[in-house]
Amino acid sequence: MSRYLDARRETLPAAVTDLAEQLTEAGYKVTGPRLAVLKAATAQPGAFSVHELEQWLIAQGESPGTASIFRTVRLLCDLNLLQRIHGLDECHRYSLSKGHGHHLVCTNCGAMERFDNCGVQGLVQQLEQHTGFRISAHLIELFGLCPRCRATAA
Amino acid sequence: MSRYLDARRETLPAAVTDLAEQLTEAGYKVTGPRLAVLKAATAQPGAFSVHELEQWLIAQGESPGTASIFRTVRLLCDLNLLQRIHGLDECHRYSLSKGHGHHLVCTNCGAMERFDNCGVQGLVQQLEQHTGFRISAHLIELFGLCPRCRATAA
DNA sequence: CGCCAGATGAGACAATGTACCAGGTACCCG
DNA sequence: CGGGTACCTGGTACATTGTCTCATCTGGCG
Repeated sequence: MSRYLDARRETLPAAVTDLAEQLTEAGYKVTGPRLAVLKAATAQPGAFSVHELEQWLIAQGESPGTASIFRTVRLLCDLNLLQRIHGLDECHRYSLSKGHGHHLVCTNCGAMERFDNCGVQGLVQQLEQHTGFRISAHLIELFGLCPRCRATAA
Repeated sequence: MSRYLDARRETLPAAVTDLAEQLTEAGYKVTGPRLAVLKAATAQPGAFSVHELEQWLIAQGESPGTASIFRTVRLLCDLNLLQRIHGLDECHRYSLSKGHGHHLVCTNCGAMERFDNCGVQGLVQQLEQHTGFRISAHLIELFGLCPRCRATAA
């Protein structure tokens, strides 16, 4: 438990206090800058870049330094509270994560769908037999047009 | 055809002249710096970063500027003669490409296997139905230990 | 409440890549 | 085969995305 967190629990969205508690459980302190980053992350509509996070925080008038934002984002990634998303051109956006998951990203507007069952097990087994590799991780992202962008494009 | 290329065709590996001809066909000039980058790329054992390319060229005593190397690499990517490979941490390595392909990369030594049949069609269809997205591209990379690294690790 | 390990933040630095522009050169064409 | 020109070059400055250092501060614990 964190006294700092308890003192402002009432003023924070549940999503933020939830994440903050996981920080405490992992042995990290709950601090102003970290709460600010959590607030910013939960406030983003979809996946976000660190730059977007910083702009949002500046707009709120409570941006900690760039270094602190990057540090916090990295920490959250290490704890699997954030997930890195890779793009075809633009690498490294981030999204709040709930375990293993992949993303289907609209190349036009950035809308994002998560999917968990990536159906890659068959491929993995087949390749392990074929190549002798022991496969331990995979990176799968899909890209296309979301229904709305398809409609406006037509 | 390129006079410049023809003049030094004898002194170049076939892989380089082959790529250079594809530059010509696409309407680009064959120049010294571009040939140097092609030589460097074909000389790499596996996937490479732009930095590694530049180090190799410097070691050969014929490095064009960093800007030219990046420009050439980007051009080759645009022409699908090079393929960008995405990693979990380190993004953006490059490899000579032959069409659509994915990679199985050793997280320990960087060894790489290409595979073409990624068996993702079923997943794509299923997700298109489910989400209404029109899926046009995908990013799939697998990571693990190659046979040699598994042996030395054991 | 006071101590202190851990967190902060300003700024330097690093890696990767793009923009600009004066000067150079491969290629087309006659 | 040589000239004109569109394209290419390379050096430098700059942009983006991070990381590192270090003096200072603060949340958590006793």
